[in-house]
Amino acid sequence: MAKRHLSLKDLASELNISISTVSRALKNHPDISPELTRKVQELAAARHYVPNPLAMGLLKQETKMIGVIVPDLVTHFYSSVISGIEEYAKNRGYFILLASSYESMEKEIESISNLLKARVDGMIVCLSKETSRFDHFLQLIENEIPLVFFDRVCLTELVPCVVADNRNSVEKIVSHLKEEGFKRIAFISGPAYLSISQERIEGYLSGLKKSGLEFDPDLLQSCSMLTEEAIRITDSFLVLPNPPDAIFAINDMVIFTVMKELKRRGIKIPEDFGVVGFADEFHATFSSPELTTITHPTWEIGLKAAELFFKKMEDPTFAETVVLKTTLVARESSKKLKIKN
Amino acid sequence: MAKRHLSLKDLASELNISISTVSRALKNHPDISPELTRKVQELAAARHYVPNPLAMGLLKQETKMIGVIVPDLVTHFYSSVISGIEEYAKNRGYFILLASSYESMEKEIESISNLLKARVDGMIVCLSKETSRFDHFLQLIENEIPLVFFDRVCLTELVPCVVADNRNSVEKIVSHLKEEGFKRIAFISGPAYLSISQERIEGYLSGLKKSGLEFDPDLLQSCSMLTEEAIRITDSFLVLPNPPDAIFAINDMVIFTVMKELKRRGIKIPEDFGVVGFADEFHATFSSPELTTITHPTWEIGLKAAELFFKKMEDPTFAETVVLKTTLVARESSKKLKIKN
DNA sequence: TTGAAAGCGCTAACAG
DNA sequence: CTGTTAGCGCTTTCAA
Repeated sequence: MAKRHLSLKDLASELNISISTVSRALKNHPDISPELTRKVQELAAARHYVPNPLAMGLLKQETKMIGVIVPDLVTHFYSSVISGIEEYAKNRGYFILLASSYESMEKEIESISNLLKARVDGMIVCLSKETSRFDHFLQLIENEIPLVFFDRVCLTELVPCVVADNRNSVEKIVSHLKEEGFKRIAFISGPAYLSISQERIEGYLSGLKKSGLEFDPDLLQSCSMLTEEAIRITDSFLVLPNPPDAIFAINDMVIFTVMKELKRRGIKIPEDFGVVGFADEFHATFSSPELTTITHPTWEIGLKAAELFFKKMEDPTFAETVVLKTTLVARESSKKLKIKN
Repeated sequence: MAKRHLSLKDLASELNISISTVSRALKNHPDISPELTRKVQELAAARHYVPNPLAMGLLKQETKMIGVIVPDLVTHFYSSVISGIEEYAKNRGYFILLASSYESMEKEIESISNLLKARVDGMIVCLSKETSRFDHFLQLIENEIPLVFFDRVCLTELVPCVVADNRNSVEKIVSHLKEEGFKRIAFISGPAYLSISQERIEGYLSGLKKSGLEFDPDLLQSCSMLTEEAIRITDSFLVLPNPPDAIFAINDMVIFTVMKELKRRGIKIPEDFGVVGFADEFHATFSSPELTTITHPTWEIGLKAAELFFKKMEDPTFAETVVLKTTLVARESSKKLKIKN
C-alpha cells in the first residue's frame, strides 16, 4: 500500500538528465563533471533517495540477506548470538532473516527451504537437537551456498564452524568441583549424536582422569533436555547405591530443573550437593543459591560466525573451525569449602 | 557465490516454448492447454523451480517482508512475541526482518531507516524505553507505510496496537497482595512517558482505592529499569519512616534485582515482604522463593500484532487497539497467608 | 492457444 | 563528459 519509492528516474527527470548519469553521479564516477555530481547528490540527499535493493539484487543476483536458523529464539544463548551476528552483518550492509527450528529436524529442513525461497545469500545455523542426518546441508554445500555452523555443528571439513571449547569447559567444571571437595560428579549430557555432547563427554572423561577421580558409568546420562527427563534422571541418580555428591548438566534449563528437584527433596545445595550449569543463562544469579556456570562468549560467537560467513562467501573452500574460550564463574551452588569455614 | 537459481527462461528453453507460456502454465491460466500445463508443472516440480522473489518484488513493489523492531532480543517477552509474529507471517508467505533498538531512540530511528532501505512492506514495533518523541513514526504514517505497535505504544488514533490489560493487571496485583495481608504496597514504575507506565499507575491508584488502601506518594517511584536504580529505589523504600511491606515492579528484571537486594539485607520473602513481578520471565519459577507474576500472553500478542498488520495493509484507515487479558500467577513470593498457617 | 514486448529500478558496456 | 541500450526474472497487455 505504501507510496512508490523514489527512483533514479524521478531524480533524472527532475534534473532533465539521463538515468545513467544520475547513477554514475551518485557513485562519484570520474566521468561526471564535479558540478553535476554535486547537484545530483544534493537532490538525492534532499529527497532521501535510497537505491532499490530489489533492483540491485536482481541485477547482482544477491539479496544481502543472511538466513539464520536457531533451535529457538527465547533461549538467551541463541538470542545473544543472533545479536552478535546482526551487529556484524549490519556493519557490512547485510540483513538477517531469522528462522526457528524449534529443535525439530523437520522444521529445520522447512526453514532452509523457506530461506532459499527468500533467496538469502547464505546461512548461519545451529543444529536442532534432533538433527542426526545432514543431507539438507549437503545439498546447500553442493549448490555452493555459503554456510556456517555455530555451537552444534557437523560436516566440519566442509563448513566453517564456531564452537566453544567444550572439552576444556567440562574439565574446568570437574576440577573445580573436585577442588571444592566433591568426589562423585554426575553429568547429564545431551543426545549422543550432537557434537557438543560428544566433546563434553570427552572433557568429562579426561577431566576425571586429570583430577584423579574414577569414571562411574552410572553417573553419566544422556538427556533429551526435556523437563520430565531431567527430573527422571535426577531421581535415578539419587537412588543409586553409591549416589553422586555433585552434578552438572549440558545446559542451564536442565540444571535449573535438577536444582528444583533437589530442593524439593530437601537436599541442601551446596552443602550436600554441588551443582554447576552450562551456558550461563541470564538468570543464573537470580536462583537460590546462585548458580555456578560456564559462561560462553555468546556475542563473540555471533560476531565470529558472521565474520566466517563473509570469509566463506569470498573463498568457497574455506572451512576453518574456530574454538572460543569459556569461563567458569564460581557462584554459591558449588562452594562447599566456603560453607565449611 | 551461489550457483544461479533456476529461472522461467531455463524451463522455457528446455521445453522449447516461450517464457510467458511457462509463467501462465504455472498459475493454471485457462488459456493454456491442460497437457502443456501438466508438462510444465511437472518439469518445474522436478527441477525444484522457485520463483525469484526479487523479480516479483520489483514488479509488484513489495518485498513480503515485515520489519520488526524490539528493544532487545534477549528478553523472553520480546523473543516470544517475535516467535508469534513469525508464525503468523510465515503462514501468509511473509518474512520478518529483525532490528533491535537496544532501548535507545536513536537506534530505533536508525533501525527504521535500515528497514526502509530493505524496503520492508511495513513494520511492527515496540517502542524503546527512551522514545518520547514520535516524529519518526509520523513520517512512516505519512508515507502510508503500514505500522503496528505492541506493548509500548503511541499514536493510537492512527496506528493499530496490541497491548496487555495493564490497568487490570495492576489491580489484580494490588488486590492479591491485600488479600495476602499486605498493607503498604510499593510500586516501581517505568519512565513516565511510556504508555505502559501510565496505564499501570492508573491501575495502581484504582486498585488501591478498590482495596480500601490509601495512596502514599512515597511508595510510587519511576525507574529507568537499570539495575543500579532499582537498588537505589529499593533502599530508599526501606529507610522510609513508614516503609512498605510489599512491592511490585514494572518488569521482572527490576523485581529480581529488588529481591536480591532484600535478601542481601536479610529481609524474608514473603514473611516480611511480599514481592510480585510483571511479565513472567521464563525463570520466575527458578528464583527462590518462586516469583508471583503477571503472565502476559506473549505468543498471542505476536499473533495478534501480525493479524492487525495484515488488516492495516488492506485498510490504511484501520487503527484499532486490541487489549489482551493477563493472568496473575500466585507463587511463593507473595504468599504471606499460607506461610502463617 | 501461444508468443512477443514492455516495464518494474538499476548497472555497465557501448556510442556519441 | 553524457546518453542509449540491454538485461537481471517476472507478469501482463497486445498480437498473432
